[in-house]
Amino acid sequence: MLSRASKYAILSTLFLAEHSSETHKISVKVIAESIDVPNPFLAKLFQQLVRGKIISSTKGPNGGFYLTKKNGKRTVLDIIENIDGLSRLNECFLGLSECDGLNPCPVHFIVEPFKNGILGKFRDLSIMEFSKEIIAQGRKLTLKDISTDFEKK
Amino acid sequence: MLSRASKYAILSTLFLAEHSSETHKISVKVIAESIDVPNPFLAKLFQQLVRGKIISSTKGPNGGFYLTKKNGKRTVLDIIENIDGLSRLNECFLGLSECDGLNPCPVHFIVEPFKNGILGKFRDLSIMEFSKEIIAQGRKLTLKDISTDFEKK
DNA sequence: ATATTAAAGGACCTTTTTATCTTTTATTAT
DNA sequence: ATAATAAAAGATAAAAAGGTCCTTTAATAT
Repeated sequence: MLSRASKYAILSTLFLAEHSSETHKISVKVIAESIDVPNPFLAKLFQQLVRGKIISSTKGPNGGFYLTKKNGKRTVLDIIENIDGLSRLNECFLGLSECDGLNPCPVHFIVEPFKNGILGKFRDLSIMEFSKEIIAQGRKLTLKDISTDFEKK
Repeated sequence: MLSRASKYAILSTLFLAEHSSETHKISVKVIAESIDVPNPFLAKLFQQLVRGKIISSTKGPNGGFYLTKKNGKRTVLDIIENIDGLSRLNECFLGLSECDGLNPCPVHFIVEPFKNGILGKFRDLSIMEFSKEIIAQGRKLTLKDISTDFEKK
């Protein structure tokens, strides 16, 4: 359904939403280790997310990645679109090239409500709203215990 | 979520459920063309499905693939398990290696009901039951118009 | 100004998935 | 028995996904 790249991108963007700010940027290395994702692969993804204006970056000492207010208003669906494109998400569950309410595949009406549910969440909540919900509910972004050491300025 | 191989396997097994019998076997070629799937790739999948006793085959003139009564009692989940294995299906939507009710990822409670719904269908209905439901509801196995010529004995 | 830091960019490698081709084996109609 | 047929088996090939490495560019602390 989602590529691994998209999953990494979602988790790390949510991580930035939770832990970064314009005055506190975070390097790929720290994020990669925190959410347990391969460093150079994440670096490539971040380049693309920056080009897509989903996250922001600055080079040099104390540089790194972070979210601006504007970035925080983008959606999780924007992340998926930026990395995987939308076609992957809209694909028929059984791979039929035409599958809709009129010409449904065998599982169309089982799958559709789910798609609407999850896509709705991804489309209607901003990254910042999504992140707040996650924090409030104590959801996890990784199975690792995230050290908060790097948060100290 | 499912590999293309699994999707092909499901569609073509449902096709066999609908169109084949012990007295009317169908060749890979016909099935591949009917559901619009690459011929030699489907042949490989069928070898594996035969080894997994999900479908049956005989060689030689008038040979081909078909479902026995016993085959028809297997489930769609058996097909997926045979081709992809089950781990793929049980994976966390965001890729966390531990994600459950106690340690949920951000989308766990959105995704779980869906998984239960669709997996229930795949687990509880036999291939033959599933196929009958599909036929009754006029669902499609392909976007191509399936010619019924080859059905004439 | 300069050294240092961290991202950007580009080339490349590996693994997995998808797909093809050729030869062998089994079945059956004749 | 034999020729024809269709699956089984095995070896490869092509494409996509996942991942790494090295050089260049920009920012900043000193």
